Amino acid sequence: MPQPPTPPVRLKDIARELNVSVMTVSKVVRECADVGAETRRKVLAKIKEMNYQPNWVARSLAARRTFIIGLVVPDLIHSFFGEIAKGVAATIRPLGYDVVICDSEENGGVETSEVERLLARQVDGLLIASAQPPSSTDLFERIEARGVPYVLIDRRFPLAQAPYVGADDEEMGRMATRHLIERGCRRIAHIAGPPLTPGAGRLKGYREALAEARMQVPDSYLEHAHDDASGYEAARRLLALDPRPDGIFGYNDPAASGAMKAVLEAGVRIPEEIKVMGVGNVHYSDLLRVPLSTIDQGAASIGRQAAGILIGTITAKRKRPARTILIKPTLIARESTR
Amino acid sequence: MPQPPTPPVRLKDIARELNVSVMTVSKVVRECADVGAETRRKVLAKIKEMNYQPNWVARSLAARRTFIIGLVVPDLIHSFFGEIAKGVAATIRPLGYDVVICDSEENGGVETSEVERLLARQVDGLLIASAQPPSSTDLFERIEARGVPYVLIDRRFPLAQAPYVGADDEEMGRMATRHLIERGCRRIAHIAGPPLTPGAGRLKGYREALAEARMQVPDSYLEHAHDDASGYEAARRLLALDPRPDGIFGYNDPAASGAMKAVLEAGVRIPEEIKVMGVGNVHYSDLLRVPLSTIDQGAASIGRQAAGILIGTITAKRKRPARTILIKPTLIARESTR
DNA sequence: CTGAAAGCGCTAACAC
DNA sequence: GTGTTAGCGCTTTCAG
Repeated sequence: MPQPPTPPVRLKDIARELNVSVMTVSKVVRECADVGAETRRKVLAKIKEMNYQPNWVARSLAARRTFIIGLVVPDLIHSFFGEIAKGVAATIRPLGYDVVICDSEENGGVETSEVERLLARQVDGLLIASAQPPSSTDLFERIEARGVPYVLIDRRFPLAQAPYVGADDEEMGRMATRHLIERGCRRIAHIAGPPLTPGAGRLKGYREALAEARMQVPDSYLEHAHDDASGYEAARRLLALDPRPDGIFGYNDPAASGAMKAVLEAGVRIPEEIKVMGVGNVHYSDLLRVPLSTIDQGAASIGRQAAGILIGTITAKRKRPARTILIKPTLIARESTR
Repeated sequence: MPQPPTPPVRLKDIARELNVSVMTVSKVVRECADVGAETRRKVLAKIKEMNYQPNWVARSLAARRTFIIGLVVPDLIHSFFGEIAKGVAATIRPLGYDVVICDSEENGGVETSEVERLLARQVDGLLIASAQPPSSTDLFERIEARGVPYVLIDRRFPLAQAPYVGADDEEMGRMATRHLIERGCRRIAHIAGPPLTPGAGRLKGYREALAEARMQVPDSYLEHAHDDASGYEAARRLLALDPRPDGIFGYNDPAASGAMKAVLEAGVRIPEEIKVMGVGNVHYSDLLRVPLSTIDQGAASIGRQAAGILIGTITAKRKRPARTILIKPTLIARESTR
């Protein structure tokens, strides 16, 4: 399939065939109201007959809008971001927009260059789960200087002048910890995440729930991990402690899953001797060695709401206040905390 | 952030500042060889000073190439397709291309409209894991009529005139079944996938391996499923059989994981009484109740190779023969077949 | 090596 | 209702 056997049909071709102006055809295509019924009918027929497809590149250049919005995520393999992407697409497609998705590989530099490219492609707006260092402002300033609306998701950057949509991390931390307490745990350890807002929020919620129950735990009960392998290692260290924790709250499901693996490997029973909680409700949680109790973040909902706000900002004439939306989490109790 | 405080810099602005023609600046930007060293230096300096960013929409319209390739997958949440996407992006980014990813939701109609949109956006090429019915040709004919190069991945469509890159499904079916046989299974059941080439190929490989070992199994040993829930149901039916299978080969990891859940729930031990195999090596396979033996499909490699072929076709002057590339699978033996 | 001319295919704004 | 006039910002082609 080298060259198009037949070059694509243009507005001009339709117009010539019908002896009308290009503008008239253009208006019909865009469903403008000011076209005669009869003319419209003929044009529509011809369009179908010649199988005309608008050229969006030309349209974008002339209209100075591309109807493309960029979505930047740190890792496409995480189903969390896949779900967000689906929520975004489902919201904007009916409105005539397309998404282009970029993977920053959890790297601020890569992310910056991805964003530059999207900007060069003239996207109408940006949705970013940013991999920038927590107090950075550079990238956001550049986007703002270009005047392109953007919405931050999953990770908060208080210094950025943008709306934010994400899970309520503190609440999730509280819910998870309270749940373990209710189930009888007295020595609750936490495997915290990387130093980004989701990890920090969940840690804060964990501490609040402990304080509210008047529980003290040794510093050694706080570990760190970012995936299943490091969660496994973290749990091994926790298991060596004396007294050993009787509850582990992992900042996400992979970390909690890795922790469970270490616990079971050590011959310790879940949930009898140690109860475990995660966050994220990844779809395989129910299939694990011991089905994992977790908290659903409402990923698709994050995508939908963020997209909605972005489109609102794009469409709005005037500047809007930068809202912060926290999605309400849902606890899902399974075997690991029975 | 409503309007750009300062309108974007254009080639024309740079040219005016320097008293050179727009063409000269354009050539410097595109790294054409025919520009004087001194001129180039000055232009480059000005570009940096004014922070010029090329407008890709205008560039695409004039050059009649967008440097965008479209990737259409049936489900973004599957990490398999996430990995493919990463492989694709990693290959084409350095060459100046961007990917736009679409999710067809396993629906041929949605896929067709996604492809139409991508075509309207003037993508330079398409990568498709197609959700069309197996013997359909309509969509492919339309793409071919437009003269846009495309490569099929994961699912084969013999009637389409396009290169194909995917896992070697028959080989995976043989490998999985042989592995179960080697581990001592004598009554091997198969939970087959939907009637698409991956499922059909694995089923064929399963049958070949059985035949080669002179094994006969009752028809009731063949079940169907597409995910963990249906895999669970399928396994429940298998467990009710007499004689009961002593090995189950699930066409993918979710189906196999669901099957394991049913088996364990019935109080049957894995691997002692029933051994289980999957395909896909999803990253959580190691965390399941019983770590799942599986076969790695080399998803990232599929993405890389498909992208490489596509770029080759785009760049090539003449038509190339439509190659078929099968990625070599790797067996990963874990607890479930010990 | 440099630049002028001529669009790419479409749309905004305003006349008729 | 319809069509005209001007581009959008860049690249192609080809003459200097």
